Amino acid sequence: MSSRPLSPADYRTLAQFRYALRVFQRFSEDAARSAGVTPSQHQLMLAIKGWGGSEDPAVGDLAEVLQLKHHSAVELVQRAAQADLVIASTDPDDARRQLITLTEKGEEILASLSLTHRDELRRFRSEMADILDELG
Amino acid sequence: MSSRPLSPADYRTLAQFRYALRVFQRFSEDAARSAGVTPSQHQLMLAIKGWGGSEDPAVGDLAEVLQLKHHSAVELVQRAAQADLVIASTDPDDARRQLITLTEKGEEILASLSLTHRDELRRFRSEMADILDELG
DNA sequence: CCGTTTTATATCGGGGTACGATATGTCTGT
DNA sequence: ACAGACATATCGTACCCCGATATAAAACGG
Repeated sequence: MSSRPLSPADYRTLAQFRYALRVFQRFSEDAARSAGVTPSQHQLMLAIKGWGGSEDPAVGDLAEVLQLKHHSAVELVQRAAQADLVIASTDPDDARRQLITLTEKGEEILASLSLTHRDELRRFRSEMADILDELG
Repeated sequence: MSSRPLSPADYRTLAQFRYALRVFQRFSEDAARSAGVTPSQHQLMLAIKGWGGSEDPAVGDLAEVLQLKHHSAVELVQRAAQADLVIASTDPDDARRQLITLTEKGEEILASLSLTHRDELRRFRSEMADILDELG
């Protein structure tokens, strides 16, 4: 098993992986801002649209998929609601929970962003595969 | 060519990709902080160690690989130097350039972090492959 | 059912990091 | 040797996340 010490090539591989990641994220952030939303708002909208459950996600659900603290998700949702990207409504089955939905505007912006991202991700995928092959 | 419109499954794939990414980054950030450095400092050290060139990278080189503005890289290097992780020295061939090297302390912390990251990256790699397969 | 505990959301103050605008010093070409 | 390009540095600002704390609703035990 290729385990213990790291060769210069290993460091190089790790560094190249991170570089590819940052270039992708930079692309994504620029795309979001060009579409008139912040990168965080874009991630929020995607998390809602890609939520697997049968009903809309609650704030706490979004905090988990976005890897945020609950109250950070609260702030993010509030800013997005103010920008008319999402709407919160109280869960009829549990008045503590706020269920979050995309507005029409949110849907449109996300659809446009997701199209370019799918293309970019295909490029990113093969690049990543080449780099990570080096890890053994 | 699977192109134009996005299916619900496409959104789900995009969302899962981002989720996997965030979990990895969260792991990495926690690891860095446990090692006593900030996530940014970790990335800086890796960028230096993984730098391909014949001599040490200059501040501007690091800005490029870290996808930062020049002056953001300056600040990052200064904080890292204050924490005794890196040392800057003027390029003998061009007095404008500051070449950045890891200190002994920086080397040790990076080596420890890189070991755990290599393992985690191997897990991450197969997870990513599964998710991105869905993109067609 | 009533009081206690747990869960979910919300508020406030603070900190880290990146950015825009700007300044200074160094090199390069003519 | 001087104009313009380049590399680094400084300063004030903004955004986003977090810790600590608060409020409200549900779940649970006796």
